[in-house]
Amino acid sequence: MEKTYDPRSIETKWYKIWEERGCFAPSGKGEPYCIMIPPPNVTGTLHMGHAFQDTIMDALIRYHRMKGDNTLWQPGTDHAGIATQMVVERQLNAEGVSRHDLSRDDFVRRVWEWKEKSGGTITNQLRRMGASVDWQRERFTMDEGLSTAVREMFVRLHQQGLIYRGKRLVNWDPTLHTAVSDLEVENRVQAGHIWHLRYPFADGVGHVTVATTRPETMLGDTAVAVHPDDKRYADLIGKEVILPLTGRSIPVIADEYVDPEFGSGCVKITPAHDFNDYAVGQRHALPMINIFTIDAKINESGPEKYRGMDRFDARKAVVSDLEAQGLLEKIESHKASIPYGDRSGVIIEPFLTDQWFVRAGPLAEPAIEAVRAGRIRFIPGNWTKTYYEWLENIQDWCISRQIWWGHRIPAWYDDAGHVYVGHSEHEVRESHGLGPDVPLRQDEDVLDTWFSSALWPFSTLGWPNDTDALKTFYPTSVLVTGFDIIFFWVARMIMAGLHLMDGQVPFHEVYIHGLVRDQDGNKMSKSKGNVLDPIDLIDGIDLESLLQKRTTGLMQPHLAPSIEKATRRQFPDGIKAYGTDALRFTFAALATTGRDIIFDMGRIEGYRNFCNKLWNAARYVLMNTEHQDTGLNPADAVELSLPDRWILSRLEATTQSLNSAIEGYRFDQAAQAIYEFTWNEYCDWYLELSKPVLNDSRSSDAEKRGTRRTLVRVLESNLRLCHPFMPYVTEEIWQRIGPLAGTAGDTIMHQPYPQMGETESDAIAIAEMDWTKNFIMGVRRIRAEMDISPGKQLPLLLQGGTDADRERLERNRRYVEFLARPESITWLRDGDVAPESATALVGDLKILIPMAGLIDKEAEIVRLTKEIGKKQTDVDKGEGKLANESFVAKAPAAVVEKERARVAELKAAVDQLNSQLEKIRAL
RNA sequence: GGGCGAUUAGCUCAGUGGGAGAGCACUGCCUUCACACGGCAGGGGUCGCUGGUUCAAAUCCAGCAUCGCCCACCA
Repeated sequence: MEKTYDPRSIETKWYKIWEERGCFAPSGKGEPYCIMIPPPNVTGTLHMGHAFQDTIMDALIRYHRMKGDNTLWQPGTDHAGIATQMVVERQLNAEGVSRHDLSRDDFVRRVWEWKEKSGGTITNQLRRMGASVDWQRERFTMDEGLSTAVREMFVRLHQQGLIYRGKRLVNWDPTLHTAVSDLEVENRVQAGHIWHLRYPFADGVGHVTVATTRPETMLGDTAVAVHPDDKRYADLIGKEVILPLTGRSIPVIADEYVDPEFGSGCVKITPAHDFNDYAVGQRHALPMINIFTIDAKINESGPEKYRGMDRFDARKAVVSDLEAQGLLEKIESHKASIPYGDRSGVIIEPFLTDQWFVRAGPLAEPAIEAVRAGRIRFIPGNWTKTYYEWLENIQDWCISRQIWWGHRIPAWYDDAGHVYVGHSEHEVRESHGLGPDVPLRQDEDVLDTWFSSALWPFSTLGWPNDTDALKTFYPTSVLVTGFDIIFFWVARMIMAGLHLMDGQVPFHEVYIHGLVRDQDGNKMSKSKGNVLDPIDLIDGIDLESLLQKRTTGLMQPHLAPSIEKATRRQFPDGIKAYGTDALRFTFAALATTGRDIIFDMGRIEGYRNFCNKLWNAARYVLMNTEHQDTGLNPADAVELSLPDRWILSRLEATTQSLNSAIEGYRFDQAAQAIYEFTWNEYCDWYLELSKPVLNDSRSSDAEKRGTRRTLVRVLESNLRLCHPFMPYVTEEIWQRIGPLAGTAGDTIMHQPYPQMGETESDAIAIAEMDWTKNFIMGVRRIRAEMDISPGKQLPLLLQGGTDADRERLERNRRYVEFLARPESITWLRDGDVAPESATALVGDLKILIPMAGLIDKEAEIVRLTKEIGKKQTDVDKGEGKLANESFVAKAPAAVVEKERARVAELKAAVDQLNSQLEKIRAL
């Protein structure tokens, strides 16, 4: 093995082997365990959120696979309608063409081409992450099977009256020229204005003043509303006002929607351009005048002067014209929330159009019930509140989109405007008796991307066919996803799953993880120039390439210099190659329940070092065990040393921690348990303690065999424990170590995950090992604090202590001699006078190191005083507690007893140290 | 307006009723035959604030402050 761990050389090698050998496919045996990957955009690239999510899923998948479950991780990608269409349109624009210059078919063909070309990027990046998905089963939301599922769902829901078509006010994107759902609208609070406008009465006397944030929409007003109980305006109700600039006469109506306290208490009503006004308009049967084109320019319903004007130009024109006529009373500053399209970034316009909708209410009820009844569990649990709140107030879902890339709506129209819904035109003609002479045209619209995503847990398994996969893996085990798509996706999968799969939930658990943020807690985004590419953390990247990546293709190119500056400051030497395992381990360690994670470069560096530590531990083990007797022959006697028994006990405890941490989705705790065991116990103590056994010619063969066997066995088990988090380095090492432990196989992936009870927990060994460690640490502390070089051999004098201490020392003398490096160890007898010494305590046992020529008197006084001070503080606290009668009377006996014992022990130590201090002072 | 969450060492975070913890960073010593991506030792925190419950509060309750996120039609 190389001296330094080099991830690059092992990662691609192993992934290829695993994939080629079909290691990722379900075994067909055991309990089914299934995770559906949240399908990334097929044309997308891997970002930190994916990498985080994939790490968690892969850890769960590998853990369950090793546990012997019939494990499926279902991969696939999403066609991501609007997002993908936008990308291709941008490419066309760069060529100077618009999609409207192409036919629809040509455009869609072009998108498919782009999909074929770029579709491998994200799946290959997924491979770099080590994701053990079953590629044989890979699906795409627009492939044939899934499209069939989409049509099936549409037809069924339509038959059941749960999908309908109608003219409604929807969120309209004026640049994309499509409706979007409520969820795709992002409200941003912005500073703006309120304009107070005067509408003159038709009878020629006076005016009412209305307040609005959208003066241009006044061209489509069809009423003015006041509150029915507002005494100020009671006599106005029923009167007519003249709508300025248009000359139209519109009524003053009464509606409870109006808040008399706000503004003037009079509201202009524009039913075709405001959601509230729409509702008022419906209640009062007001005309709905649409004044916008699909580009949000004034259409022919507006006065001639404004036609063709963009909505913002129209606003200026309307305001200045009203002002000229003395109809602008005042302008106030105002903060309002403005709706933006989450994809296009432009202001969304409420717009009256024909659209398809899903009646969400009836689907929401069972979805709420399933979570309430505990059939689906959210982790962490507080997300249920968010989930309930949304579903309890759910609005009908607008599912039609006026774009070209997506599942075409399976509805056909005849010339008379009748609509027929079916799986195909053929089926529609047959079932409705429409001959070939009847012209039918299919609805031009496509479905919201999330419509097909909602079916993902069962469409990927073959639904609507009753496949074996569907029977085996549905309901799936757990969904791993971010909170940002609980509404978009999670809730809709639950609704669709319960409805179409006979009331069966799509997954039993939902693990919600946080967002990955940059080192300052900011969201990573291209425009902020703070994006980290997981692949760059794996492979490393030089500064120039990183700058290039971060500053090209910016929406706002003027930000480039500041991005460059910040990048140069943070990564003066670019980014080092940390490898997949280190990246994955970092994500696991940061995956605490339900909060965002701040990605810290220090962490990944630390965990890369951890990989190196594991690597070098393996090197040491191999050097001492390869081609040697590791106790595989059961006929040979094997004797386990104290450190052997101790590390096996610690392994057992670690195994227990890991199993329960993973079962409880506490990947941070799992990572910590692995780290501590490997580094602080196995490497820092056990490997060191194996040296005196293996290198001592006095050790028996049985002892050496026992130690070699324990070295390889514990490492081998530890590799299996670590494998779900660090698949590559563990596989690479395991291939060498496995045979020495007698557990060879094709791959560590298919080895059993260590289970509790496989090794014995030996409390006596743990206690004795603690004693030994304390002894060694006591000597080390004196050395370090007295500036005695670690190599310098010291005479040790032992005083006090029990027979047990004597026995322990004799049993473990070789460890003490190896790690504490004494020149000699001498027990003082009662009455012996100790020379001036520095002191360490191991319980009642006093370790003395004579100061002659080595230790400065003043330094030892300082050291002892500090030590006593610390302990005395604890004694005082504890004695205070015990002096409190209420404590002694009311606290559980065990707690009181523990406190007594602790104080007694501390006190004894303080006394010992004090007498030592006195002795030294007296010198 | 409603909901959720955060506030613990310089930084990133664990800890949810009984002795304040980890990693990184920092200090000192050490080129010891697995590893300097290392070893040994060490320094560092009135656990946001105020009250309450309790024998006992970082931990439970109430209030406050600051920061974040989500939802909501007040023109």
